[in-house]
Amino acid sequence: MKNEGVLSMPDAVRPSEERSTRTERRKARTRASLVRAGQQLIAQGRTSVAILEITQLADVGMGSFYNHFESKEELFDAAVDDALERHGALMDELTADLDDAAEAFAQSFRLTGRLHRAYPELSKVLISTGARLVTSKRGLTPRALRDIARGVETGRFTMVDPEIALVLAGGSALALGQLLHDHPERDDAKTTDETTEALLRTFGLAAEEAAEICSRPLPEVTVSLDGSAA
Amino acid sequence: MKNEGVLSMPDAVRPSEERSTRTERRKARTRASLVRAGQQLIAQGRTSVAILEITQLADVGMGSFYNHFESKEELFDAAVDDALERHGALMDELTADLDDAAEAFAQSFRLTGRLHRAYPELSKVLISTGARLVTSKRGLTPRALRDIARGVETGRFTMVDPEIALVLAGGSALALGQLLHDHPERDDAKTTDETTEALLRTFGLAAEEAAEICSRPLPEVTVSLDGSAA
DNA sequence: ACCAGTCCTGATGTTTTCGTCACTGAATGC
DNA sequence: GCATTCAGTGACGAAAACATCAGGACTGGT
Repeated sequence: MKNEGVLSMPDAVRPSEERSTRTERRKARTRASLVRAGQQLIAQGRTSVAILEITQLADVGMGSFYNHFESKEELFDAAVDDALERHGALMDELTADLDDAAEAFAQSFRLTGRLHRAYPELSKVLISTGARLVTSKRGLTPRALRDIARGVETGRFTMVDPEIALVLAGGSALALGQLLHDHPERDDAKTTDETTEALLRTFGLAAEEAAEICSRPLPEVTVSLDGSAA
Repeated sequence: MKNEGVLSMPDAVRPSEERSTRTERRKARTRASLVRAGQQLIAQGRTSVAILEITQLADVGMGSFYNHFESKEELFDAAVDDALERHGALMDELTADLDDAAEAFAQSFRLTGRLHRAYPELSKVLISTGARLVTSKRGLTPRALRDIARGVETGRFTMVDPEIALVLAGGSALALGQLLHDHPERDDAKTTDETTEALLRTFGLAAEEAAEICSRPLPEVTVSLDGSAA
């Protein structure tokens, strides 16, 4: 009888129903602090810390942890989920007005590449998801799959199997992030755009068109782990 | 004053010096049991178990753990390393006689794809490495990089940046494994070969040639986690 | 046959972590 | 106002995990 199915969109105020009492907001804030702390720890690769340390990092009382999660695993799952979903929603927002599936895909991929450098903490949380990113039903994956499928439908992509395309794209996005982290000297924009270009060609676009799409300007974006976006 | 710098090549007998006393072999066996247990646990995703449980799974005494490793992390690192190195060496062996870099790359990739189904435990250990696979200096990665570089040198691959090629290939290999695990109904050979084909095309091969290379027969292979290979 | 060296072993004391629970204070609704 | 509800809190007893160490087993050399 504590919290029911409110896990889906934890942090931000539910847009539809404005009914948010002060108590609910405080609860959400406490939860968000914990999720945030979980993300920091994941980014640092320190996922086997004591619960006490988590709550201290989140600056909440020890007991509060169990008001929201039953185990560390549950918290870390929620933390990854939150990051994935937030990133996915952001990409959605930034590519909503693009009619061309190829361009929508390219923009998302390129923006994600930039993000590895611009927001390393968020990026590391995404990377920590590992390969199961590509079979996840949440966050980025369904959106990428949708873009790819739309590209196939509209004849932009001539490659047949959307899931193989997703494997190529998702795996590359992951690996690209790792590469950029481990080689800070690399030009992230250039590397990302070249990778995107290669993917577009693989999906069936002509070389020149792929290059052209990847040279288009990108929207400015500001995100942070705590959810603000502009 | 226990063991000095003998960590580098733990398991197998040092090839150069044949001096392997019975005591050394016993030690190696104990260590191998622990590594093996570590791999099983990684494959099951249970990496936060008590050390006691690890030694029980390995069927060695509790104290033996500390004869070989200082922490769980060290064991798991060694376990991943072992799997990576073993896999890499196997691929090397099976593609040693191939002159064409494109074919060597394709064979390795296709064999790796088959392996995800044929040896799910080994595969899961590899996948657990995550994206840092592509920047690792051990195991598969340096070999793949070598094949790709050779392909570029010999003019088989016209794509310029070997590291971007590696990102595409490594990320895809990872994601492909995950896909095959999560969708048991998929034809692993077909899916793998299509992916390989797409990669070859991306690297600059003509479509027909890529298809032809990926339809060639593969060598039989038998591996197991404990190291036997035929 | 004996000795020295090395690894194996599990019982043990110590330390860490867990998860509960009774209490607190704020907020809500009557 | 006043009572009730609910999330927050941290101290505490219980449980688990740690890492050591003294003794045992096996080896290899003398």
